[in-house]
Amino acid sequence: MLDKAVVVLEALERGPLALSGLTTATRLPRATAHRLAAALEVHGLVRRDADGRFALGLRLVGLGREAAADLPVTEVARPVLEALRDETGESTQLYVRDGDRRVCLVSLESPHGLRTIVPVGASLPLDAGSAGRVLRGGAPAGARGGWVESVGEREAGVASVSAPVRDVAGSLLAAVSVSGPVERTSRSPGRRYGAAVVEAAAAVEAALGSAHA
Amino acid sequence: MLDKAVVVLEALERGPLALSGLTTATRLPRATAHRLAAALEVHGLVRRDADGRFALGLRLVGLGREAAADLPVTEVARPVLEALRDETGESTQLYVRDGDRRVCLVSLESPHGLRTIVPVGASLPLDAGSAGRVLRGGAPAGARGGWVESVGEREAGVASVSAPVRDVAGSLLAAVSVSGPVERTSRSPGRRYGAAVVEAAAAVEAALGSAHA
DNA sequence: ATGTTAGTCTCACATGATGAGACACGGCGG
DNA sequence: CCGCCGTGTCTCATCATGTGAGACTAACAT
Repeated sequence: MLDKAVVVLEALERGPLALSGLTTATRLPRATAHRLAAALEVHGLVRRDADGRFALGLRLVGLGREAAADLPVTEVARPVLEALRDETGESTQLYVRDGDRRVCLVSLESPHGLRTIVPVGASLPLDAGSAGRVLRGGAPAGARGGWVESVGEREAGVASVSAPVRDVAGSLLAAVSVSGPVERTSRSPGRRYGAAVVEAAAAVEAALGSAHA
Repeated sequence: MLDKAVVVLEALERGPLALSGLTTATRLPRATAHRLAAALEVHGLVRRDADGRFALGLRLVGLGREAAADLPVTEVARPVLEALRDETGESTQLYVRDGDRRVCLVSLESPHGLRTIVPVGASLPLDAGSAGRVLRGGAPAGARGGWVESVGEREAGVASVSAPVRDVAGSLLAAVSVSGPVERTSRSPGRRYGAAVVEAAAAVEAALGSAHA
């Protein structure tokens, strides 16, 4: 049943659906889809919107918040990424590794009209993008000033620079990223933002270190 | 099974747990708790942290984000609440009604050392607090300049002012709130912040109206 | 060595998930 | 008006699978 409940949640993740849409999206029989949605509704994981459609329940907001909050780096990194966004004028993100994916835990957007947008909670591959490479452990401590850059790897026209955040024992915790359109970042974003990103990662590390004191 | 899976998620919402802790928190037999956590782990709703404990899975971050995003008022209200926080110097929140509760969808904190903190996703009663009263429909359009205040109702020492956000058809969508310690807000917070809160609610409404155009 | 605790797996049995189909309702077309 | 179709909700016989006691493994303490 849990498997099917998750299928329902994933269908609703794309947007609210009436029962017939849910039936189509999940490939479940109407009665099964209805019953699962109703069962999820009892628990607040699904709700009925004003049009009577099924939608993801607001209980998930709190659960998602607590999931992110279990990683102390999330809140510690937020003000640092805000400053980095303001300093660079580009969008900034914090990623952590989740199995063979990376998940975005903090995402702050550039004020420019043209900007990169990564939703909080987005799950992205590790094999593309600078943050993916960082989180795979591909950032040798000394090489290239401690940052990794990518241009058009995960998405055409998007460049990024990332640096690792490590804990006091040296374990890789997260990646701090700046990303933006190639038009502004240039094809060598590392030259432009690398030092700032590394500095931000160090600030996160420092804040984490003091949070443990 | 779904009921029990939710019990597991709720147990982990309080923080990561080893299996024995999960067994205690859920009152489920060890094997059942283990199997449920493992099943949830397959779906990313639970993860194993660095210490091998079960924790809420990062998949929930994205689900929570999408749940909130299904309500357009959430993103529309964010910049307005940022400005309101900066203008008042107090914490600001956006609440929506969820059944017989209210859920906080946006929560921005005052820069003061002493501030109110409401977690995003927090589910609170409707029968206490200014936002609760607003969302119960207890804010007559003309009365008291369109705002509702409360002092120490939900939490001792905390005062708040809230105003309703309505859609173009006049239906109640959300409540905008300013809250802070009585020491700063005074026992008549409405006198101090009411106009700003109502103005913010109107700005949200205007932004919603233009988002539909 | 023995006992305890933590995590994981097995399996007989009971429970409840399942889905085809029934039912109710509303809207539309002939 | 009636019939049809689509939507949402409920029923119930069937059987798939969830359940938990207990077994097994590993690590740690005495």
